[in-house]
Parts: sequence; structure tokens; C-alpha cells
Amino acid sequence: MRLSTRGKYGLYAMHYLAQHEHEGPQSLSRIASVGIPKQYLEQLLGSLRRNGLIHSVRGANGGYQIAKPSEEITVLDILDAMEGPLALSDCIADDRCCAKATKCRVRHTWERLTVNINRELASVSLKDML
Amino acid sequence: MRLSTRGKYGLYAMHYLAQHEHEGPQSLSRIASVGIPKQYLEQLLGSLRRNGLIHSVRGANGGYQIAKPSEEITVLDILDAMEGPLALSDCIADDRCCAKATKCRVRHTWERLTVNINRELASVSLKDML
DNA sequence: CGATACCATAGTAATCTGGTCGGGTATCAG
DNA sequence: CTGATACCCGACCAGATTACTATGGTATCG
Repeated sequence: MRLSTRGKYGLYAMHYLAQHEHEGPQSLSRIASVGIPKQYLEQLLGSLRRNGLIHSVRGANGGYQIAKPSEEITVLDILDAMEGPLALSDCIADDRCCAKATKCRVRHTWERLTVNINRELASVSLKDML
Repeated sequence: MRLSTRGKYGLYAMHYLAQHEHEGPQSLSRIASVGIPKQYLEQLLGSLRRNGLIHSVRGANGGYQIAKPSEEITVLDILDAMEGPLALSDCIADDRCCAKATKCRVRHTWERLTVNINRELASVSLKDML
């Protein structure tokens, strides 16, 4: 169970944007300078934007900014945006999968663990990372 | 960030074996009856065995048994065996990756989260799942 | 109007996933 | 001893995902 580079890059990018929270829009090139391939990062920022975590300014002198104060953005928000929600294969995401769902102890266990892990991820904000 | 079927099947299989802890070796076919493709499961049981979570008995009337009492086997043990350890891409697993490692706040954050998530996974034993 | 910089889609090589297949080897029953 | 049972192991394979790259478009500033 490992985090993809999408998640890693997402965290790096958001960390950079939080550092420059009040300095106006930061261009793609600036953000990429922390060590992320530019064109790939462009896609990732698109995901972050569509999930409401950042907003963008087009045109010359444009760039990206975080959409909320850094203490209101959590690691969970970022990872969910970059990799989709934490789930046990398709089973937990889809209620119908396990016919004997209510009797499925494994599933029940995994649901509890998922809640706890998500709480853990939600307990760290961007601001905490600075 | 989702768990693969390897992890799911691993949990199912270990749960089955824990249920039949003192009933002698359980054959591959028996275990597979919970809904896992037989030949695929055979591979997965190999991983569990090489990680010391189960042991096998060859020959007629052979099969698999858990190698330790069910209260000594945790969900973390099983997921680590099936999917490898939780890591942030290759960065956390490999100390040399991040040149400015000590200054890398993102990495530090992720290390703390990893420890907490692992603790969470280690807090549930097979016995708890029964 | 043209340089800057975001937006969107498509392609792509490498890797991973979720299997299947075939041929071993160990053990027990008769 | 022999055959049936059942684990062991490596190879193979189609399809999905990952991590990019490429190209062309659109908005905005000066």
C-alpha cells in the first residue's frame, strides 16, 4: 500500500503554495521548481483546482493560489483530490459488492480502520506542515 | 489510495484460517471457496507463508494453517505481506532520495502520519475480526 | 498584438494487477 | 510401490494504471 507520485507531488505543490499564501499567484514554473516535471504538474494542479483546493489566474502574471486559508486544508483533502478516496478494492466503495455485507466481519473491520485512517489524515493541515 | 485485491484476498484468507485455527490444515480449495480464484490465491498464500504468517503441510490431506495464535497476527502484518510496507512513493522508503531530507517538512509530516497509520493497522488482530 | 501562462486532450512507454497455465515435489492411503 | 491429493514455483498474458510528453487552444496583461 503505497502513495503514488501524484499524492507526493500534490503535497509538495500545496506546501509550496501555502508558503507563498499572500504573495499573489504563483506560476506553474515556480511551483515545478521544487522538483516536479512541469507538464505533469499542470495536470495535477487541474485536479486540485477541480476539487476546490486552489484557484487559478489565467493570462500573463497568472498562476495558482490556495483557495482557502492553509489551516482549512488538510492532508486528507489533498490525497483525496489526487488519488481518490481510500477504499478496500471496490468492495467498500460499493455497498452491493458483498452480498453478505452485514455478516462480513472483514468488511466491518476495514470500514472502522478506514474511518480512523481518514481521521488521522484529516488531523494534519497545510499550516501544520509549515 | 486504495487497497488492491491482494490485500483484500489476504484478509479474507487469513480470516478463514483463523476461524478454523484448531481444525488441522485447510486446503487451498476450501479457502478459495470464500470467493477467491484458486490459482491466484495459491500465489498469495505463498507470500503469506514466506512472511511467516502461515505454514503449509504438503501432500494428501495437506493445507494451510496460521503460524501463530490469531491474537498475535495483526491487519498490518497481513497488508505488509501482501502489498509491501506503506510508503510515500519511493521517497520515504529510501533515505537518500530527498537531498534536503532533514529540511523537508512534507517528508517529516508523512513520516509521522505513516507511523500513526501503521499503529492503527497494528491495533487490530485477527482474533478481533472473529 | 504578442508574450505569458493556464486549459484540455491525446499519446506512450513502463510498470502493476489480476489473473491463468504447466510442470514440478512432498505426502498419505491402500 | 504407486497413485491420488495437494502444495510449490516460474512463466506468461491481457488489461489497467502511472508518470510522463506533445500539441494546440484560450485568457489576460502590457
